[in-house]
Amino acid sequence: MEIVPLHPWNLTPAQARELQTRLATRIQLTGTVRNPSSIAGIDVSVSRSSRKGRAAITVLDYSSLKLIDNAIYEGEISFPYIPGLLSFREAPLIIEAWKKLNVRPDVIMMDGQGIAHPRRCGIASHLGLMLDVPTIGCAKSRLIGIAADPAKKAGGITPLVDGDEIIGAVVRTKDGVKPLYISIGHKIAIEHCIEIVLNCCRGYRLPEPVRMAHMAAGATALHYIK
DNA sequence: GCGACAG
DNA sequence: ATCTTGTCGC
Repeated sequence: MEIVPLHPWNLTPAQARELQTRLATRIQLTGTVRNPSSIAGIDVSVSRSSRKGRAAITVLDYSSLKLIDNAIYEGEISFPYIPGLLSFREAPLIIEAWKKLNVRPDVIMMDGQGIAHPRRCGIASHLGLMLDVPTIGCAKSRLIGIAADPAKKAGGITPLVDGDEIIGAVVRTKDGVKPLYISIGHKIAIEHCIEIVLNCCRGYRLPEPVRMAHMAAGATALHYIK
């Protein structure tokens, strides 16, 4: 699959932050995905040594949520984990996996924040710009923002606020479990993000696209093998 | 100075 | 992210 070469990756943390501030101005906060036929899930696992990583992209048929394509890329991790700069650590591997993909998904669900980020440019937004595909930020925990605890039942929603801005939503995807932090990645409105996320849940906390990508990335795989 | 902090 | 078994709760 094609990518948009926006910038080099060998940046210092300070340069990376400046870049995010510039990229944020290009992010589109509205949009709808018309009758999506496919949806992708993306996740990255990192070895304990923090040296090697594996990016996984799964593409599912939107109506049946069955896998129709996937790509894996393993490589060296060269950037440290710094809150707010996750894309500079994981995106390079994801880009390589994207090149190996055969089916171009109509929308992408990324494990991480979209605009619910200090500079409004989390990894889901960053990828949306580079892949030029609508993206949804689907994080398992909070980076920034304040929100009330949503209803305990699946479907409970609460706005995620930062100052006077609504940067996302806290969504309960399954009864009684810890909610997910959903935010706009690129080219899609928050209401639509929430609708798609809930539509992709099948009894687990994680929506099928990211759940499958998480498994494909190999995270905690040894636990299942045994 | 202190605490928070996606994965 | 990763280290890791049993265990508390719906």
